[in-house]
Amino acid sequence: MATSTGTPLSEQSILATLEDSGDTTGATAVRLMMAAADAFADRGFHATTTRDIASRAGLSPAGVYVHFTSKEDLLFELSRRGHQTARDQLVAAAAAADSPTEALRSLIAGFSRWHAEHHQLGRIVQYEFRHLTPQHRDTVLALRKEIDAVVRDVLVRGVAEGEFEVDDVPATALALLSLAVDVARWYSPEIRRTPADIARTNGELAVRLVARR
Amino acid sequence: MATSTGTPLSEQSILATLEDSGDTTGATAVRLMMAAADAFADRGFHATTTRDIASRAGLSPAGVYVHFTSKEDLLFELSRRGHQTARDQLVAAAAAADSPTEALRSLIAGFSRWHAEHHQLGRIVQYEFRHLTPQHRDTVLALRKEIDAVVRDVLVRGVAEGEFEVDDVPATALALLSLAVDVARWYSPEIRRTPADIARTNGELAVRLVARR
DNA sequence: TGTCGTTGACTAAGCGCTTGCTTAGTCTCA
DNA sequence: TGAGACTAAGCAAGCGCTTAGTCAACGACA
Repeated sequence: MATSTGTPLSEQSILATLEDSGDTTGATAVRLMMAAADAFADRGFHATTTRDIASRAGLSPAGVYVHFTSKEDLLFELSRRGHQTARDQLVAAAAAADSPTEALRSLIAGFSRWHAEHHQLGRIVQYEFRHLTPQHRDTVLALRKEIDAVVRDVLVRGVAEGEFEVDDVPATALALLSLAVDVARWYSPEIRRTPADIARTNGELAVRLVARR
Repeated sequence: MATSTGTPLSEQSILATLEDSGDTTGATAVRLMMAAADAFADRGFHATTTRDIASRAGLSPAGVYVHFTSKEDLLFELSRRGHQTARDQLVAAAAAADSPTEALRSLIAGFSRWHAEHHQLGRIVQYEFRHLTPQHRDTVLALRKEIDAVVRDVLVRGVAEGEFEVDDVPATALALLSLAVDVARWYSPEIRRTPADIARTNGELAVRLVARR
């Protein structure tokens, strides 16, 4: 995760996320997505101008439209790829654990860590959602439901195997996701706690929230 | 809380919040704030036009500037009053309880309920914060620190009196606030759970998170 | 090998429209 | 008579996006 080049960590991780989305995407398109992610996270979708995105990517204003059909199309690509990598990571964490308790700990730790390391993308994904077109919203909503289902599944398994004590599974799943998602709202690279710290404490808190006593 | 008039509940509660902020504010200014709250919550600060706010309040575009110096000034008034009523409610809840456990339960339940009932104002307060001027941001940040302090105090008292078991007080306070604040993100009046349901389950989860076992 | 024709990435210029806010003036009521 | 609430009209600036055209890269073919 450390880097010996001059590239900032935030760019590194966004780059990795955007490149490893299972799409073949040109280098300029990736540069545009990184520029847009920076700008959207910083100022919000509507406060960001296409001229700003273009100049951050070293292009003229019209250059954006060679690679994306609209500003909203850029937002959608960021949202889709962000959700996909977050989901993939959750599924992998759930599959690797050998007990519901360990699965939940690893799930919430990983999701919290993702929202710290990718807090820019996380904010875009959560707060700019409403600016997507209805069709694009539907696509993203489907990905969100998959994420929800992973957490619920672990809770149901934990209850069945006697490890968890849960009154209301959907409500508890939502609370657990709140814990992790909200990290993107308050995290900043300047704070005392590292993404790894946050992952550890949130994973522990998650287990406390449902463990039989 | 129930109403026999045609006024929707959301307007009622926003109205009450905006009117009871300890300021003397004219009826037209309150109408403008309600219109702005609706619009900002719905589309975001930058996607909302002053013409939209004015027409929702039944005024011409220029009518806004009789009562507020700018669009940002309207956002600031909403943020300030929103934070103030949220803080006042927290302080009252903490003072009324007679044990740290009950204080925490009532704190998180009340804060969760507030973020459900005032989810519009809650979203504005959380997601439009960055669009405030630096000075206005400072004013609001001071209010946030007060809110943080109330939660930390209860945790410290609970640990001292042997009721709570907490590794990291600031981190746990943040997690507890995440639980409540994030309600504004996902709550909608159409969902199954009522604000009272959410308050009850979140209060219970909060206690679980810190209770000695 | 040389030179076409094509394609894709990109830019300079700018169009039509909307934005936040101002100005000059009207109306109401104490 | 004068102060405050409000409007009609509009200004300067900035917006998303398009148009028309440049330029380098490249395969096809005489």
